[in-house]
Amino acid sequence: MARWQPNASERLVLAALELFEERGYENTTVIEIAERAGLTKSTFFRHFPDKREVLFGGGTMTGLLVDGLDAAPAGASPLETVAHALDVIGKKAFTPDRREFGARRSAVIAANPELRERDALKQLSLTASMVDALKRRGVPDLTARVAAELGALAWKIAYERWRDTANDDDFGQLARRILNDVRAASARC
Amino acid sequence: MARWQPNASERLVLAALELFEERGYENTTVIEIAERAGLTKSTFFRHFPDKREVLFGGGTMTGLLVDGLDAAPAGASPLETVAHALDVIGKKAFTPDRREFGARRSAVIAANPELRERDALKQLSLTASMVDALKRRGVPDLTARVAAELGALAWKIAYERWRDTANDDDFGQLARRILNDVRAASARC
DNA sequence: AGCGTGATGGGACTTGGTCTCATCACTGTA
DNA sequence: TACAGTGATGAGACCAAGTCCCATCACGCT
Repeated sequence: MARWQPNASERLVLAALELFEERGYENTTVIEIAERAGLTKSTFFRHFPDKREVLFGGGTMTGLLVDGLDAAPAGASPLETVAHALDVIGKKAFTPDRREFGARRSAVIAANPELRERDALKQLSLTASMVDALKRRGVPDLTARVAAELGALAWKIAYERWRDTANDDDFGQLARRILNDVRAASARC
Repeated sequence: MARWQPNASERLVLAALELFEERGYENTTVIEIAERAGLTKSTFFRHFPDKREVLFGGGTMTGLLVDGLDAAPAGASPLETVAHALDVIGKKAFTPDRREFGARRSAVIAANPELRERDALKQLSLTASMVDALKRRGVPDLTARVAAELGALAWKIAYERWRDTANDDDFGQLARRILNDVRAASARC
């Protein structure tokens, strides 16, 4: 019998998600999560810096976003650049097999203030990364900030819709449509 | 000798701000904050739900914002409505005598991840309040969300500038100018 | 078989945060 | 002046998050 089962992180994530669904985030201790995953508290904190982060791990999102922005065609407008990045992210991170997990995760986050707070921080830091990447492409500061905010909004809406609908809509196309709507709406402000 | 000095909350806020400046947020315990304010840990948590909140108290901001939005002239466009609200907030919350405190507070927040996280949550919930208030005025959903994001961005930029400049610029006028810039920038996206 | 590496277990420790009960200051009333 | 009620505070037990250090075990390599 192997002492080290594989995929310790994934097991911790799944155990945490289940327990949060069953009794709620604040009625679940880190020790309980670890035990359900066949591990201990020490090991939990070796995989995640804190209890909240178990639902926000990976952190690869920022990398994908920045890659997508950097890889956009040179002549693209700021919002076209963002759309390109959302396309890349959609293909690599929002695959259909992750839809159910995303929905369950979102429900748990929505139900708890601490998790919503962490979510807010992630959103903000993603927006900040977008601003930096756009500025690196030569987009002036204020334009970059506006484009990043609009892009982040489109992302958020697209994610909500992708997560809540059963059909296999491609996230990239969804985001593109919504980004167009957002652009149109910004003209009516 | 009175046992109850007045302004317990204010004393706690000031003590916390000083200690965070001196040794940093994470090297300061709640007990130390309370002691400097001549109080105890129990009393601290009676005034603030947690350690972070000592720098985010009041919470009157949301109320002022919503009031300002509701009080805007009926025919105003979404962004004009937001500008009106920023005017109201500027007059009531961003008075010159609060500038120094705001600057010190911002520096402390910027230096600590936990505080930045709380700040992110506050920003997000303010934006959500704006969306609700705009929708209550009849603004369609997507337009409201876009206007709120642009307004929040203008607010953030205006606040940074108001806080960092010594001259007594009126916050409302500052925000109005920046909101115009933001609107112009959104057309260039 | 022996060795080094890396992931894990275990437990002590600090601190944030909750809860309960006692205590004190202030107010009004007789 | 005496007394009771109210509200803010103090004191301390208690739990869970998070840190730290050290021992232990599995695995690959020689």
